[in-house]
Amino acid sequence: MKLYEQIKQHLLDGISAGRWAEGAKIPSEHDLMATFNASRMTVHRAMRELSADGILHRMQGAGSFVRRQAPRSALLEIHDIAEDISQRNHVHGSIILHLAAIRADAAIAAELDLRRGARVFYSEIVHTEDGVPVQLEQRHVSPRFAPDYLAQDFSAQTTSRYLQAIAQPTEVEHIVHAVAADSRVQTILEIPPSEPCLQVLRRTWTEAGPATRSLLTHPGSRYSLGSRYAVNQRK
Amino acid sequence: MKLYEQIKQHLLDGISAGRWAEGAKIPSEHDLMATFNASRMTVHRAMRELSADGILHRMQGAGSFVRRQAPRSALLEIHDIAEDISQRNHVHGSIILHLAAIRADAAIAAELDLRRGARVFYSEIVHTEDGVPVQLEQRHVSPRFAPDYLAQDFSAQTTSRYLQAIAQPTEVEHIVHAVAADSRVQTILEIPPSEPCLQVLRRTWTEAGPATRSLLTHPGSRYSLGSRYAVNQRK
DNA sequence: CAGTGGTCTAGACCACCCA
DNA sequence: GGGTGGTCTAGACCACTGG
Repeated sequence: MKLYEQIKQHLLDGISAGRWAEGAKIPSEHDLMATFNASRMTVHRAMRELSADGILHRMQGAGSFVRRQAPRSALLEIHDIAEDISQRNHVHGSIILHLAAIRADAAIAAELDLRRGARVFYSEIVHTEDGVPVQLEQRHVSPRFAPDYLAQDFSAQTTSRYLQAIAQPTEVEHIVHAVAADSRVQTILEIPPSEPCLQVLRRTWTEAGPATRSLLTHPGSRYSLGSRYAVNQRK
Repeated sequence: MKLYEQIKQHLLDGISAGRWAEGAKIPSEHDLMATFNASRMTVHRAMRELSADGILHRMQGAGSFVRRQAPRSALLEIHDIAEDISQRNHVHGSIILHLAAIRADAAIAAELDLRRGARVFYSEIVHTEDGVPVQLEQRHVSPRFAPDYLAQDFSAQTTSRYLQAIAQPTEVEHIVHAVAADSRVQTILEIPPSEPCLQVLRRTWTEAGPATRSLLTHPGSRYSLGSRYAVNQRK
């Protein structure tokens, strides 16, 4: 087996055997060079890859530590489109079409566990990537969950980021559809009538009950969802 | 900016500017060493990271190429359709349109890590729910992974189930798109031209390398993907 | 200050692909 | 056989951390 893989495996084995607990400091590059009779570049590569995989946490001047693991088992992340876009080195923009309290209709009331006609916050925002619309975000938020929702400046901070900062949801649901856009959505997203859209319905709950219901509509030609995961990372 | 990041950015820029199309060969390590006045290790690191991110496809002895399609982040678990259907107490059926060895074209060869023109297994199956088409499954399978693929009876056992019985993949990738169906697919799925389709590209790997590449196309009106996830609290 | 990780160089040997 | 990538070495300089 390749030397850098042996080193990775040695560290992974040690972690799963409990020889190094979460947060513990693991041997330095210098130590591992001696243990494996390897050059520093080789040891460094092994540790850098483990760091990229989120297994280790490395700090210049301090050492390398076992990362306290977020549960990787279920492969579902809440993700903020602004971060996605800036990770691709593109420019994210928001156009706020709507931000107000409205009366819940029967469907929304049922989903958010409110009485029909109750106050519910509604926002409608178009997200652009390098100026091109990539997502229409239509979001209903329960006032119980985010009472100050209307007072936020969502051109400075995305709704996702704000809501996540309030409280982590305890439960998340995603449903993905392919749909045709109606004429209003076609106009907003600047797409022809023939273009299919990828629509994600995302609902979140906290312990206090339903929190948000978001309908995210994306032009099929400009957006896709993906996930990739390694089945047996840490074993 | 760090040198290896400059090199990565240079390649990413060139790809998004269309200077190197999908599948095109990009400069060799040797070329980039000269361009950036960098050592080979540094160039190599830049290209290795792009390869790990699925941007490049590298083949020893042949060169480095732009990978077709770039995965996005986040989301989603996907089940075997036959199980889904029978869990709903509906009747699952399969129509086998194709099951043969074909020659890999450049795109498939790159994805499955084969030489162009190499033998690769290809199957095309329509799945029906109570007689109505709900999925067109177009699957390429590496002979290295499943040498006896062609000898199976896939009307008795789904391809997914057979492949999973051989070996669990170590890595799985899903990419979800909304697309319009071409006329052949419209006919197969019995849908009108206006109906958008939900398309899932699923790729799997084992330790020995790429194993399968499946394109699953569903009528938007008859199929959606869903997932619900209870977030684990951090300990 | 000594220890540590981040980056980089200038070589090397090997396995592989393709003309 | 010439070009290409995969791995590895033995150095180097730097930035940062901690006692």
